[in-house]
Amino acid sequence: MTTIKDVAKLAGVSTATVSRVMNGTGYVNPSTKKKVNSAIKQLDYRPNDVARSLFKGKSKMIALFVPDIMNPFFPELARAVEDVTNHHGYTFILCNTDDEIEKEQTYLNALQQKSVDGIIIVSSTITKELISKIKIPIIALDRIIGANMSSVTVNNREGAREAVRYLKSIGCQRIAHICGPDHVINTAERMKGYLDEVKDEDWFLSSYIVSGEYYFQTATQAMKKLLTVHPEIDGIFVGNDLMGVGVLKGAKELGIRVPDELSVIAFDGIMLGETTTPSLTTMAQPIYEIGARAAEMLLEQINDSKYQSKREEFTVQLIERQSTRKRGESIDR
Amino acid sequence: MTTIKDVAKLAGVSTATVSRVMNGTGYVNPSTKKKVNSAIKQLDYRPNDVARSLFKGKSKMIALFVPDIMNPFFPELARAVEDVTNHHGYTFILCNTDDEIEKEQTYLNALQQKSVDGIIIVSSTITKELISKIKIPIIALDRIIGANMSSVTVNNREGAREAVRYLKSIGCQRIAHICGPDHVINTAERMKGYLDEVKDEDWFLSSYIVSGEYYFQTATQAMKKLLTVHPEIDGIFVGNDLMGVGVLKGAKELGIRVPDELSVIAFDGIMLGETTTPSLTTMAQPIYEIGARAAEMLLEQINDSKYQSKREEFTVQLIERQSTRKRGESIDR
DNA sequence: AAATATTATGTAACCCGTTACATCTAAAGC
DNA sequence: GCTTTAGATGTAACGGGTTACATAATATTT
Repeated sequence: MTTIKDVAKLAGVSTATVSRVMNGTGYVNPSTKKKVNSAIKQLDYRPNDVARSLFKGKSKMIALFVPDIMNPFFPELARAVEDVTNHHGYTFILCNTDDEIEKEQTYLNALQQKSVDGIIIVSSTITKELISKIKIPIIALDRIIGANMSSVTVNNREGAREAVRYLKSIGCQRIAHICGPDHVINTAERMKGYLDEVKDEDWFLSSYIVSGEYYFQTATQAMKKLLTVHPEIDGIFVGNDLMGVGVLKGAKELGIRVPDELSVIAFDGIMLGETTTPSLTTMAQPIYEIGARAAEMLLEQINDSKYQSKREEFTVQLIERQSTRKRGESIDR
Repeated sequence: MTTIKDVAKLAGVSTATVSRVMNGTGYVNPSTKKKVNSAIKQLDYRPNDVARSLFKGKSKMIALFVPDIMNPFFPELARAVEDVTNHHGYTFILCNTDDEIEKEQTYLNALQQKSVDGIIIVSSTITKELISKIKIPIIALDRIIGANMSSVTVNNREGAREAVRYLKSIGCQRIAHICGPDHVINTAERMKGYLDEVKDEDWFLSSYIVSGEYYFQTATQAMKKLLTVHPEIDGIFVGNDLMGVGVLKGAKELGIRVPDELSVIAFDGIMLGETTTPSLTTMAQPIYEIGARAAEMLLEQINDSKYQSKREEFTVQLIERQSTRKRGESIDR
């Protein structure tokens, strides 16, 4: 490995001068600069980032915590974060936490020891206490963690309300909800939105809410059980798209026609929902945008010493596809 | 940040002794060890990995290059690599290359400057020349790059043959192929396998091969055009699952019943293929396993100075789902 | 008891950049 | 012509670990 010393020797200057040329700092005579640059080129010299990091205490690396990259919601988020940070010269570290606090703890320690410059966290388990010990800039993504920590989220509750109102608007009379697992904060928010719209309906039953645990298969099972017990259900608001396609599968297996007999609307707007037939109507999050925005906020926080934490909330948007009846179409039973 | 000096001072020893205790190297008196460990605990000291890396020239980080993590084939691969390497104390860096050689070049430089210990590469564009300049251990995954570079792949050609033979065995008379983009090596291999089985059939036409570019929508379009021109086609071998579900979508849109009128088999075995109705019959790669194996091989190569490069090929496995007729069932037209 | 081996610990160089500080030259100001 | 200032460059400390080498204290061998 060629070092700055080799360059200095070849150019006939000190390492300090080479460093100045590379970083564009301090005074350097144009002719000297030329000599140094040609030496750099000649040796194909590239500075050792580790040495730099050691001195600066910064590594030009950022990390993203996700529960599991195999969950189809996260790749797009990861891509967005990587794009933005890579564009600014940062290296992107991915950590699958499985929402286990021990893993999160371990990752936090490791990253801190590596002088990682910032972390974006999607987590339902991590606590403010765990994070408060860390001096690294952190942004909460998709879920709010602490009171004074920056976050980028979507209006889950209002989005859920909108979804349910949409089902009503196309004529659904009995609307059920397949929710996510308890420990995920979104689950509660989306359920609240659902309840906002249905709790005062005379037909509403608490047994209209069942959990699909954010899994495809679990959602299929839950849906089948639900529709067997409550065949009167003609609309389902599903907590996320992955479960949404699970519900579509369940409907097929039960011989229930979607959207003629049952309308299904989900939440997230991942690509998966476009691949099924019928395709899945959904409340789409601007996934790439929120990931990119979180990355930008993190970079701001890294570079601005007087950065003030902030919360940004994006809005979800209805995408009408084929799993819901069209407004005004007659009900076909 | 507490440093090794703080620990040394508190324990009343030199930094060398602290280092010995931490690393379990050299001689240390048990009572001294106890003092040092208690000082470490008392100060909640964690060594600075950057300083370590600088001295050792190793960073305990590995990287994975994928074209695009949003392609549903890669998250599982990434997860496997992260699991294995994380288990061995490595930090996982993810790089989306978009199969652009400039990006790959940039990443390679950046990673080298960061003393990354090893790289796993999925790429159709990268060249041996580009890599040969790098002294970092590298494993090619899913695709072979250079002659003397370790790789983990699957038997694409034989798997493709098997897929086509399966279509024949269930009674398909006219079998088409929707292939991937030219520049991807797998495309050629899988096409060869297809040709091995059909090129001598009297019904075979070169127009039975069309490209879906590994995109969902492109595959849908390609399939619709194909079946419009060649309505006699009753079986399609599709280059990957993502395009496979695109084909299923296209069939629905054309009103072609799958599997009654058309049998579809794809390649990959990603979860997406389970979510559709009908679910997708496929030649499944052991995705997690090949990712994990590549990671293990990389670690071997990192730790074993006399490591010999090797190639390992996994076999794909037929998963019969609903998009193909069952053997022996009558053809229903 | 002397010679040798083993255990224990410290000193300082090293990894490779960055930058504060010192030094020196040449141009500008008076 | 002398002082001041800007421009140019070098020296060396620093960041925080690791380890070769030196030294010292015990333990073992003969």
